[in-house]
Amino acid sequence: MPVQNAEIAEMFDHTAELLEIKGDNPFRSRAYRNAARVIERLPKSITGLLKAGEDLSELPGIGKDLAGKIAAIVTTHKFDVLERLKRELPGDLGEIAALPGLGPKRVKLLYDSLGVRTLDDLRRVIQSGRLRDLKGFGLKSEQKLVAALAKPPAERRFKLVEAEAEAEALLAYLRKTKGLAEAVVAGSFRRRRDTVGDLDVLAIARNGAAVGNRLVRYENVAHVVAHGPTRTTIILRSGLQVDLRVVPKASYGAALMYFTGSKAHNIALRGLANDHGWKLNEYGLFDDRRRIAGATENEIYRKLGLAMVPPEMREDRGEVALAATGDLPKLITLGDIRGDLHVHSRWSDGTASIEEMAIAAKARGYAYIAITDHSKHVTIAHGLDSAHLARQLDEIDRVNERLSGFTVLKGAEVDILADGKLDLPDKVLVRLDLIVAAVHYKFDLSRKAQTERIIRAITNPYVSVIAHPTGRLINERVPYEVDMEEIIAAAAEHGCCLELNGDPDRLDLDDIHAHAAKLNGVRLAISSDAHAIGGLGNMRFGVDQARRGWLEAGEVINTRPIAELRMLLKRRH
DNA sequence: GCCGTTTTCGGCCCGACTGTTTTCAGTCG
Repeated sequence: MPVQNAEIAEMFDHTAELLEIKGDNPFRSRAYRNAARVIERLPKSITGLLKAGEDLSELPGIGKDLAGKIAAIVTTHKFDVLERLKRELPGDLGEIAALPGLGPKRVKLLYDSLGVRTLDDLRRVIQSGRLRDLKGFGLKSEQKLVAALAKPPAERRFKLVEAEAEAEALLAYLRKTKGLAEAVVAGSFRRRRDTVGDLDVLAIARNGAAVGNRLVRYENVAHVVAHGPTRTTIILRSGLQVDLRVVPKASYGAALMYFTGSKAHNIALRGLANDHGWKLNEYGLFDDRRRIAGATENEIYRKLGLAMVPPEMREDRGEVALAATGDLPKLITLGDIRGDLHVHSRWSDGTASIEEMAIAAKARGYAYIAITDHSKHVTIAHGLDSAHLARQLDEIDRVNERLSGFTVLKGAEVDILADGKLDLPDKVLVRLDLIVAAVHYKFDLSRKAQTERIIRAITNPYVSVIAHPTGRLINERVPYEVDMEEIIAAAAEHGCCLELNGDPDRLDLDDIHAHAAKLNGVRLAISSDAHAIGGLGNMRFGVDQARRGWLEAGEVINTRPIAELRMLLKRRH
C-alpha cells in the first residue's frame, strides 16, 4: 500500500506540534505545517510524482531538505524526525495541547514541572491540587480544564447548508442592533467551503460593544467564551462557534479580507505588503501610520498590485501569483448554468412529476433538464426496469410536446454493478440522450477493484457522466476507496464527464478533485440530484464548489446551449 | 525549514482577549 498524501501531511503536522512543545524554532514548525497543507491539497499523489521522477522541491514550501525527507517516508513508511521526537516527548501531548487554553508553552510547562504526559496525568495533578500552584495557572484555568476533560468538545465541522441556516437567523437578530450599519459572515462560510468550523461574523458599528452585548444575549447562545469591546466569541446550542468582530467603516474592506481568510492567503498578502514596506492588518493597509487603503477589499488588492481574488479562491493555492499577473480564471457563476443533468421524478424516488420538475426548472431560467431516475438495481428507490423506462420515455415525449422553449432530455441514473457492467441493456440505453452512471452498493470493494469497476463504466460509450464519483456523504459516510487520479485519467481518455453533485450532503466531487479534473481536461456536469422541486436549488452549492476548484463556464457541460450539449453527448455513441 | 528584484543570511503576519499578573505571556484566530 503506497503512502497516501494525507499520511505524510499528518506526520508533518504531528512533527510541527512536537517541535512547538519542545520549544524549537517556531519557523521550523511553521515550515512543517505549511508543507503539510501543500501536500494535503496536492491534486496528485506524492508516490506517483516520485515515480514519475518529479522534483518535489519545485513545490511551494518544500525545499531540498523536506523533499528528501518525503522521499524517505515514501520508501520506509516512517519519518525518523517524528520517531525521535516521540521518543523524546513520550505520551500523548497532542491530545493535551488540543484542550482549550493549553498551547505548546503550557503543555511543556506541565510536562517539565509535573510530568504530565497524558490526559489521565492531567486529571491527577488537577485532583491533587498541584496544577493551580503552577506559575501561570490559577483557579480559572483549573475550572476550564476540568470542564473540558469532562466533556471534550465535539470536534466537528458543520455542513455549509447547516451553517447557512444558523447564519441567517443570527444575522437577522444582530441586524436589529441600534447603530449597526452592516453585518456579514466571512470566514470559510464566505469562501464557500463544503464544511464550516465556525461562523466569523463581521459588523460595522460605531459602538462595537453594543453588538457584542447583543450577541451574548442571543437566545441560542449556549456558552460565552470571550467577550471584549470589539471581539466576542460564543458557542451556539448546536455546538457551532461564532466569532464576532466589530470595526469602523473605514476598515471594512480590510476586516472583511482579514476575517474571510484563509489564514494562508492572508499571510501571503501580508508578506506582499511587507515587500512594499507597508503593513496589512484588519484595520487597513498602512504606510507607517498612514492608512493608504482599507474601506474596500478591491482597493487593498489594487494597492498591492493584485486583481481582486474571489473569496472561493483565497486558499493560497497559487491564486496570489495569478492575481499579480492578471491571469485569474473567470470563475463560473450560477447564471452560466443553462440546465440540470441529474434530476429525479416520481417515476423512481422523486416527489414530483416530470412535467412539474420541468416547469420548475424553466422558472429558474433553464433551457433543459435531464430526467435521470434510478435503474432497477436500486429497488429501495423503485428503480426502473427496461419496460418501465420505455414507458417513461413516451411520457417525456408528451411533456416535451406541451412545453415550448424548453427540453426534457431522456436520461437515467444507471447503477454500476459490482463488476463495472451497467444495470440496463444496451438496447435500452441507446434510446437515451444521456446516461449518468453511479455506484450505489458494495462500497467496501478494495481500492483496486472499486477503481476498475468505475473505469469499466467510464469506458462504456453510452455513459456520459459518472455521478457523485466518490460516494461520500458529508459527516455521515466516508468516500469509498478509489484511485481518483486513475478515474480522472480514464475520464480524460474516454471523454466521459464527471459530476459535481450539488446536494449539500454530497458535494461530490469536492473542490480538490474538481480542480484536478480541470487540470486534466475533464469536463464536469454540475447537477442538483433533485428529488423534489426545491432540490433544484442545490445547484448553487455545486457552483460554489466548482468555483473553489477554479472552474470556468466552458469547462462545465451544462452551461452549453441545448444544441451544443447534444453534440457533446453524441460524440460518445 | 523555506526563501530570494534586500539572494546563501536573516528574515519569516498581526492583533484581541484572558488569566494571572501588576506589566505581560500565552493562546487563539
